[in-house]
Amino acid sequence: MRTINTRDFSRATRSTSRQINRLILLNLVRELQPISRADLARRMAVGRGMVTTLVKELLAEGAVYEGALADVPRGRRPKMLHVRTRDRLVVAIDIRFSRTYVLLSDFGGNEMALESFATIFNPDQLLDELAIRVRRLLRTRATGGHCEGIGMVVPGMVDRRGRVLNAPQLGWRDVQIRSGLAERTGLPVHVENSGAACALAHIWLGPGEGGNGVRDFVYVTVSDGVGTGVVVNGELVRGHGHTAGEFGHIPIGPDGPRCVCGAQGCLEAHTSNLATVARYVGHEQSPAVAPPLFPQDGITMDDVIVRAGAGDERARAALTETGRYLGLGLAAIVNALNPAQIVIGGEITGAWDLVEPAIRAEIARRALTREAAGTPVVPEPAGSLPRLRGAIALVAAPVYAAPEVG
Amino acid sequence: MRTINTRDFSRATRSTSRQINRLILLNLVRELQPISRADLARRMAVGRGMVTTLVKELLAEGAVYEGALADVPRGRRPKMLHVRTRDRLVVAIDIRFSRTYVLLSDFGGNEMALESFATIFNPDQLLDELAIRVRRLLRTRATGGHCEGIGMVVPGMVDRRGRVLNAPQLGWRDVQIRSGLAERTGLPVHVENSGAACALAHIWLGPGEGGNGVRDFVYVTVSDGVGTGVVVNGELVRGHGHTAGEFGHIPIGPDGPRCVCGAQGCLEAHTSNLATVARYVGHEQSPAVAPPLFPQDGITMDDVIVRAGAGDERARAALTETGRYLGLGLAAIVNALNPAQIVIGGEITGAWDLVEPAIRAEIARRALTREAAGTPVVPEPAGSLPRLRGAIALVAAPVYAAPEVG
DNA sequence: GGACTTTAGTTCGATCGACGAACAAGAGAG
DNA sequence: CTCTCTTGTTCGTCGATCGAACTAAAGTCC
Repeated sequence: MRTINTRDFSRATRSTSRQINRLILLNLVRELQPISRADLARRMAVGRGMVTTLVKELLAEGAVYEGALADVPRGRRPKMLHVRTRDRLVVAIDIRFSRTYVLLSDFGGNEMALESFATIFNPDQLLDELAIRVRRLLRTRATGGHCEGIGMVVPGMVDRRGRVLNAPQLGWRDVQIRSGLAERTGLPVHVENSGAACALAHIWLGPGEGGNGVRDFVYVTVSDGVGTGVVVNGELVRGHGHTAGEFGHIPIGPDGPRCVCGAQGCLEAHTSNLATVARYVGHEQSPAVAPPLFPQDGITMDDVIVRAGAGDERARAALTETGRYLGLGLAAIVNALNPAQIVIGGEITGAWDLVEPAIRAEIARRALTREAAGTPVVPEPAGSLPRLRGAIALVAAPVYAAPEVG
Repeated sequence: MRTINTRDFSRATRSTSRQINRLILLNLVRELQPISRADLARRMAVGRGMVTTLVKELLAEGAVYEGALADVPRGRRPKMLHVRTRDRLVVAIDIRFSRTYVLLSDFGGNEMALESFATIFNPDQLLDELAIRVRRLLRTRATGGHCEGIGMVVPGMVDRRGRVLNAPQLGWRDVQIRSGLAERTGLPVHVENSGAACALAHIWLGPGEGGNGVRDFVYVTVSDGVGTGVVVNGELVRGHGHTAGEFGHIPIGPDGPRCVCGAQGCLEAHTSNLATVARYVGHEQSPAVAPPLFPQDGITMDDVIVRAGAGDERARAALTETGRYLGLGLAAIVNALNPAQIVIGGEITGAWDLVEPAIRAEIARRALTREAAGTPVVPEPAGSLPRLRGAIALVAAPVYAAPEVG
C-alpha cells in the first residue's frame, strides 16, 4: 500500500510492460539458473511465445547465454539459460581503519584477485594509490572481461553524491571520494556505508545463490564500530539524507562508556570490539578519542575470542556481557522494525556459542510479542567478506533492480 | 533499488500499463482537484487523447465526476474533474482506554457524525455495542451514500488478520475483532494499531488536501502509551509479523521507571502522559500494573499542561523533562531511520512551546550529521482527530494505493 | 522401425493499449 | 465574421501481450 508520488512518478508507456517482464525474467534466470524457457513460461504464467521473444532480446544484449541441453525423462531436451556474469567485472574496495582491501570480482561474486595495503589517511593519496592498483588489476588480471564499475565501502556516513560526510575512524569530514576515483580511473564509482553495503550483499548475493528469500531484515556489523543496514520489502532503507541505519547510536544506558559520536551509552560504545577488549582488559571506560587506539595493550578482539575458546573465564565473561548489551540493542530493533531476521557480521561471530544465548535471552525478555521474541538471529559465515561483497552488489544490483513504477 | 521477489511477483499483463496510468491519473485528480483533462495530460506528459479514454472509464465507474466549467483567459473552457468522495462513506472507530469513538465520514475525511461511549472491556459486548451504533449511524445519517467499510484503531499490536495480539491498556490478548465486527455488520473491517493508523492518516489525509509531499517520516503519538508509525517512501512499514513501529519500547535508561511491557527504562515509561503526570505529582516511579490507573490523584495530563501555562514551575519542569526524554528517543529514531520529518501527536502538543526546545536540543546533541540534527519535528494540530482519520484512511487508502509491480 | 506421445521452442494472427495527428467545440480578440 | 488559442474527441499506427498452430526432438508402444 504505497502512495503514488504525484510530484515525481513514472507513468507506464508502451514499453513499460516489456521492461517489467524482461526484468522479472532476468531475475528468475539469475536465481534459478540453469533454467529452460518452458520453465520460465510456467513460473511467469505466460505463453512460451513471449518467453522466446524476451530471451531473444536478452541474448542479443549479452545479458544471458545458452548453456547445455538438459536431460529430461520425456520430450525434447530444453536448452538451459544462464546469466552472463563471468566477463562482467567489478572492482570492490573496502576502506577500513587498519587496512584497505581491493578485490577484482565478476558480477556473480566470484573472487578473481584480492590485495590489500595499509590504509592511507590522506584522501588524495589514498585515491592515487587506489587508482594505480585498480588499473594494474584490470590490466593484468581482467582477461577478456569488461569492468562495469567500482564499488567502494567506507566506515562512515556517505551522501547520495558519494561524499563522505563523517568517518570518525578515518578522520574524514565532507570528503568527495566518488568523483575523485571516477576521474582517476574513468569508471563509474559507487560509494556506500559499510553497514548498508553488508545488507546489500545479503540481499543480492546472499546464501542460496543470488538472494535468499528473506525480504525484511536488519544487518548488524559488530567491528571497530557498530553499523546497521535496514532492509524493508527487499529494499535498503537509506532515509531522507541517505544516512539511515545508524542503530549503533541508540542509547541503551546513559551511564555507559562515552562513544566516539560524543554521546554516552550508545549501543556501539557497549558492544564494539574495542568495548569488548576494554572490558576484558579491565578498564570499563573506553577512550573518548577518535580514531580509537586499535590494538589495546596489544590485545585484539580475536585474542579475546581465542582465549575464551581456551577457557579464559574473564574473556568468556567479557564476550557474554557484549552479547547481553547487543541483545538489548537488537530487542529495540525487533520492536521497532519487526524484521523477519537479524544477521550479525564481524569478528564476534567467532564466539557465537557464547554470544548467542545472551542475545537470545535479552530479545526474548524485551520483545513485545511471542512471534517477535523468536526472531531468528543468524551469524554471517566467517570469511565471507561481506563488505567486499556489498561493494560488488553496489555495481551489480542496479542491473537487476525492480523498475520504479507508479 | 528494490529486488524483484521471485517467489511472489506480479508480472505485467496487457492491462497493467492501463491500471498504472489510471491510478496515477486518479491520484493526480485526488491531490489537485479541481483539475482539467488538459492539465492532467500535461502533468502526465501524455496526449490528451489518452486522458479522455481514462477519464471516461473512471467516470463510468463513478470514481470521479465532472464539475463546473472553469474560467480561463483564452480558449475553450475546461470541464473540471473531482474525485467522488461525498457518497462513499466510512465508519471510523477509535477504541481507547477511557472511551470509544465512532465517526461517520466520507472518503475525503469530512466528518458527518461523531459519537462516543465508555469503553467496554469485554470484547464481545464491545463488538455488540459497536454493531448497534454502526447500524444506527448508517440508517439515520448516511443519506444517499454507500458505506464502503469500517476502519478500527486499537491501542495495541494487531496482526495481518485483524487479531489483537496484545493491548495491555484493554487487557486483551489474542482477540479476533475484525471477523467479529464484519459478521455483525456485513461490512469489510480493517483493524490497525493506533500509531500506525496516525501515520497512515498523515500520508493519505495529511495537511495540504490529500497528502503532503513528505514521503519519509515517523509519526509519534504521546498519549497513554507511546506509539509510532514509520513511513518509508510513502509506505507504512509494518514488518514481518505486522508489529513494527514499537519505538515506544527502545531503552533510554536502564534505571528508569518500570514499563507496562515489563522492561525497564523504555521511552514510553519516561514520556507517556502517565509518566509526565507522575513526575509532576512527585513519585518518580509509575505504577507497574496494567492497565494504568488513569486519573492519578485526580490530575490528568491536560491539568498539568494548563497549570504549566498558568506559570506552575513544577508543571513546567515535568513537561520539559518529558521533552528531554522524548528528544533522546527521537534522536535514536533520527539516527536509525533518517526521516525527512517527525510528527508528534497527543496531548503533549498542547505544551509545544515548552516541549519543543528540549526535544530540539537533545536531537541536535545526539544526531550524527548536521543535516540530521535539523530534522523538522512538527506537532499535529490539536483537534485533528488523527486516530479517527487513520481509521478512515484504512478503508480509503487501498482505492488509491500504487499497484504492486515487479 | 514406424506411429504415437510428450515436451520444448518458434511463428503468426488477434486484440489491446499507448501514441500522435487530425478534427470538432468553445471562447475571446480584432 | 475571422483569427487565434485552448480543450476535448476521434481515429489510424504501432508496439506488446496472448493464445493457437506449428516445428523440433526425444522416448514409448506395437
